[in-house]
Amino acid sequence: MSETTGARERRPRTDAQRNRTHILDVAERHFSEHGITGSLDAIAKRAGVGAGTLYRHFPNRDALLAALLRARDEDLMTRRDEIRREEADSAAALAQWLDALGRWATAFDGLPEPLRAALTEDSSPLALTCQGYVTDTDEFLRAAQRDGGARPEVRGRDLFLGVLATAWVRGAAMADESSARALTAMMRSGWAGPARIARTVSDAPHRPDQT
Amino acid sequence: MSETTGARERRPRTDAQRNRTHILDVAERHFSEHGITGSLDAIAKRAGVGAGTLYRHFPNRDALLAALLRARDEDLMTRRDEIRREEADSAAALAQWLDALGRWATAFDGLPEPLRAALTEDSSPLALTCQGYVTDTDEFLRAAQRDGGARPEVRGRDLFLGVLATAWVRGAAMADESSARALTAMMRSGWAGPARIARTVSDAPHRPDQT
Amino acid sequence: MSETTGARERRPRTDAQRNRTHILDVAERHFSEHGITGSLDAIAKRAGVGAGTLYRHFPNRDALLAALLRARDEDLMTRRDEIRREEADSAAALAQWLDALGRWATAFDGLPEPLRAALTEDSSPLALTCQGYVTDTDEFLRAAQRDGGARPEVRGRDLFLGVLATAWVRGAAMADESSARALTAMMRSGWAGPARIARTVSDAPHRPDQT
Amino acid sequence: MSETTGARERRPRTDAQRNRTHILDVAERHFSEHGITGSLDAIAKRAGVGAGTLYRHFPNRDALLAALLRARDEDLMTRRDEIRREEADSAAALAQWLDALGRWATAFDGLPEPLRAALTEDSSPLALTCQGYVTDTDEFLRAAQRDGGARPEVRGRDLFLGVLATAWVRGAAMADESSARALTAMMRSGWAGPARIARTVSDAPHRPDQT
DNA sequence: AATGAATGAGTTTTCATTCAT
DNA sequence: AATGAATGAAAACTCATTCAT
Repeated sequence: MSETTGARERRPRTDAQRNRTHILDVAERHFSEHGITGSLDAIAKRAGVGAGTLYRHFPNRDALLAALLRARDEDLMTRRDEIRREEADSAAALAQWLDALGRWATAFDGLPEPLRAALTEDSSPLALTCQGYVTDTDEFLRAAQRDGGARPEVRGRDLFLGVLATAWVRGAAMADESSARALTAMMRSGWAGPARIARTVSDAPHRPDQT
Repeated sequence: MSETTGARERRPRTDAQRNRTHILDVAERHFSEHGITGSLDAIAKRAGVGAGTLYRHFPNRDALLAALLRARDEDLMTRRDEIRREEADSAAALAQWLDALGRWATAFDGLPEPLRAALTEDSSPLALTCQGYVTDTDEFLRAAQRDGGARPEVRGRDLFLGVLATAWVRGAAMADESSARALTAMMRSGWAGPARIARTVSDAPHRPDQT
Repeated sequence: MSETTGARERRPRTDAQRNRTHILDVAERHFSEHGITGSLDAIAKRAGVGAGTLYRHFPNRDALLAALLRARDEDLMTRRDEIRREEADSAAALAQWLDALGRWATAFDGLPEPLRAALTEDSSPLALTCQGYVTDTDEFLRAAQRDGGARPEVRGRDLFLGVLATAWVRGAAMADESSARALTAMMRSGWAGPARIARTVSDAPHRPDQT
Repeated sequence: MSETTGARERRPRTDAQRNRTHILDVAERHFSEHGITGSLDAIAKRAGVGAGTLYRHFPNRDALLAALLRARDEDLMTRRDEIRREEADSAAALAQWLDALGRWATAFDGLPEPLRAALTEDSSPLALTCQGYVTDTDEFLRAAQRDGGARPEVRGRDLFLGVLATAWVRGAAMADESSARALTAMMRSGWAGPARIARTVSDAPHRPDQT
């Protein structure tokens, strides 16, 4: 991205840019229609470029995916700012943000998988994207916690993963929508409100409470 | 032709059974090491049998998977009965059952995926298995609901999917254990306690489009 | 699988015969529906017998085929005798016989192939069957030739192969029926009538390379 | 390889072309030796290229076959023009054309089968090839019909199928050459000569005289 | 006689990625 | 920069036939 200033010749840059954009357009359509596991070759062909060209721009599937998501980043950021501006209730704001994230993670069939992987692999081009949203989530979360609208033991990362998991349950073609909603509701009960007292299995008999 | 009962009637079967068992052993190991997407041919080779033999016993990956899970079924059933016997608190019993299910669904890397798919496909050999556990979950759930330990609007299927989703988050090698625990806890807050109409995002007045 | 009921011990011969007949029935149906290239295993399964049983009775596909055709042999022989009895005109008799043969060779999709192979291989169980019909054809042919109704240079084998070729053209599901009829008509012009004088390509003096 | 004519403008193409040609050479040899049902993988291996390379050039067996035949197309067209030029007798010309076609259809063992299939399937790469030759046959045929050297009821398609059928009879290694010749001769009697409504078996209630 | 398990080579096809031009 | 050819390992599944029981 950073401009290498120079600009000695004129078209190479323009041409490449045009190609890049076109590939992204085609990939967006292709992934939307066939899920993210479709063949990259098919995308190159559909875009009318050689496979090499595609790989020059996006060295692997995750890179392509990351670029596509980056294109949606703007929307998500707009939405984030909108929520911040318009939602005074910090807990409601967090809920709305998670909702927006959920829609983002459902953009393509199969998307949650590489996103989750990116969260732990960290070498993926998707990792950065995810980290950014985890941070955003953390911000919303902290605000809600400050206001007593979210439990203190919850972490942004957990919520982000929860959103991914819900998107994963929805699966292809929004199957199991009702279960996804139920999960969302359950999760909300889990982070909303003051510190819980519920005894979890792993804590066994009487958990110490972390007021 | 069956009953010659009496004497040593089943030699051919013994051989096949031995093979079957051996294949299962090998598959168990292979799936544990390489995840469930590993090549079936590789398993056959590793088991020292022809590919045809494997396919005779297990016509496809799901069938093999189902057989492997069936081997664990006994454990799970034992655990279920144990919980029933020993845990008087129905909500705690449900929690423990979900915990056991969670461990079951984490047996192999990638397992949650076909399990979720089976839940909606219904033609898979895994479908039956899943349905059984959904039913078990429903039983635990109903008991808890009767006792006021679980909210009435929750369904067994939702909990089962929640467990799968949590197992999915854990991913390979228990990668995100802490987040998985957090999710489990959140989910518990969601189903535990008396009825309460959780305010979901969609109730928020200003966001019309996400019913 | 059907009823193997009865007392198991005493009827080796009867039992085997029953099996054989049943396999033939099933094979007939199977070949009729799926063509002769279908898997023999499938037939065994459909007949409810082990693959070994099928192979004991019919060591290979051609043997099974030959047995099936033998079952139809009776019909064909009846037809032959009928023609002999009822058709005074020897040329017309030959035509009718070829017609009957044509229907016989169209019994199963793909049948002409092994029949032709059998004609040259001679080790096939089908060879005998074919030879028999070639002989029959020869008889009809000689009669016609004696009466001047068929050209002297034609051989029964040629006519038999011509019938097979026509059946082959018809192919699956009687496709290209009109062409098959056209071929039959052309062939008839070829054998009917007195010795021809037509100069054939191969007689042509100027074309040296196509002997 | 060979002609580096003019400026060496097409390197990438040259490479591919070389490969393509080489694959065709090998396929030609392989099909000649093992019939057209031989394994494509084996051809790739024998050509020293990856299976993918073969499939890039020829997506399926029919495409490969079509390419091989196209290589022979030139010869056939040359022969066609030669016949047109040199054979004044239109019926003899047709006969010679059918003869040439017959040799073309005998190029590989098993070739007639896909050719016949292509005639009715029409989606195969072979279909075009066949259609072209049917058209050519029609032209020769019409000329002969105009001159009274061929019967008016015959169609080019029938003759083409007749040629295929004859090639089919010949089978592997020109097995039944004499019968194939006999068939050819019979067919010729069928199309040659002036119009005559051939009486087919089914029409013949009691055939009059053959004196 | 019957069974049906085992064999294992064999076929088609796909794809991510590299690399020569 | 772009191209698109080449790679070649995989993967899934089939089937005729044999053979131990």
